[in-house]
Amino acid sequence: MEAARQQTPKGSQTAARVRAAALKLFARHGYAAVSIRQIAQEVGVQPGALYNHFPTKQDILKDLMLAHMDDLISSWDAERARIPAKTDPLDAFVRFHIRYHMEKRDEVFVSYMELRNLEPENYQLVGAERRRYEAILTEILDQGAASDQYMVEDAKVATRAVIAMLTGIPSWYQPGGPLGPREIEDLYAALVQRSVGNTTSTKTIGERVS
Amino acid sequence: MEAARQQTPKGSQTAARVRAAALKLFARHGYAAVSIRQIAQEVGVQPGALYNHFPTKQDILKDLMLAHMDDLISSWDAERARIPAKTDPLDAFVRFHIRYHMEKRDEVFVSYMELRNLEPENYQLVGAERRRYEAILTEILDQGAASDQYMVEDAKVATRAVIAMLTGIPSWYQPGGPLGPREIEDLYAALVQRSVGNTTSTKTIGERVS
DNA sequence: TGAAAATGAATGATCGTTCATTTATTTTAC
DNA sequence: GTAAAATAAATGAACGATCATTCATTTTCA
Repeated sequence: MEAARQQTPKGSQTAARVRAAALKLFARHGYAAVSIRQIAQEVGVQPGALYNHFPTKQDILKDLMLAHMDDLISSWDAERARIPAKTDPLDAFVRFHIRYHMEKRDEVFVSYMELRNLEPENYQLVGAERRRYEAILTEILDQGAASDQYMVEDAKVATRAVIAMLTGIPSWYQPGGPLGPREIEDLYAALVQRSVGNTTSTKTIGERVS
Repeated sequence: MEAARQQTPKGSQTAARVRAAALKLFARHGYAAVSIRQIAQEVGVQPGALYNHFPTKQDILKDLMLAHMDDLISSWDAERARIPAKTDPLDAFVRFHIRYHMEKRDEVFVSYMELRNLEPENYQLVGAERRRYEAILTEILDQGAASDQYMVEDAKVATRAVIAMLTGIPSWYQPGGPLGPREIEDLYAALVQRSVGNTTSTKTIGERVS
């Protein structure tokens, strides 16, 4: 099974390669601007062959978006199980979110740019997952507010504000730039902690040096 | 000008109606998913007629986006001329940005969703305007940091963070919701002020009541 | 009267999808 | 283990629909 892998593994894997090609093209040009023919060409196959793996173009988009949301949420579940008990949960969440969104640029980009190209039924499905993810942060903020650690007037509004702020990072970050991923993580983590007025922040940042 | 308005003002105004129709449709379905025929139908005219006013479909998009950026920047110029001298400039900017973006939903939405559908030349033009606008906030933050009013490690990063946070509002706000525009404005203004650690914030928000 | 605007029809290209057929691969039977 | 049967995947061509754009002609309006 492992020794003999032909130069062109005709057998299967095609569905996976379609997903990869579609993801790349959707991220670059947008769902509506990408044709089935372009995807097929990127895969190296005839257009009709795609229909052995996906019933419609819309299903490719749905698959990509649902897979991303599932992966995002289960990645957080795995991360949360790993973090020490005394860690500030907001800090952990923010850093996780940034790291994840910088790693999975294309998935993230497609998942929040192509919402309007989802048919109503699929829109519902993705929307539900999205709300599940946002609820994670809202709960963190609510608990922090309840224990007087954070100063949050409206946890739902703060959730959207923080997520919008963080999710915007990949739109301007580029690997060659002056700031590395870790520096960006630190800068945003500090911004968020201050925005919710964390009174027990471990790191005091930027003691003003005149 | 106000008394005689025919049922179908065939005369002119067509270019303006094309812009309005295209804006509405682009915002709803995306540039690539909207056809010239749909725009023409919305205007109530044959497809060919649009070409008396715009050379290509791309030019309609370019017009909309450049007009929006110009209007945004000149609206801020007008606003700035109006605000009292002792007003905190960051607070003024944030409130202006929120108000403007909630009013001009469609223009804003199109202008940051359709960037990738601009041909390179037009992308450059819009990108330049965008940087001009961001520079306004960066300068405010720089000056605040220089006078020790704000705590900002990196003004450019903070600019992007704040703008992403604010620009996300229209994507979840809907007029019938539990929060009015003014309340949202206040909540976000507070979030931003705390995020840059404003030490001289006029309003202290949400004294925790147990 | 003359210029601008709109029509209606047409252009060639490309769209998502289908389908009969061929080619690979896997399963079954001996 | 090998031949036959069943299944899966890919091809290549075609479907009707729709795309952005053009243009000769007619209508509208100053």
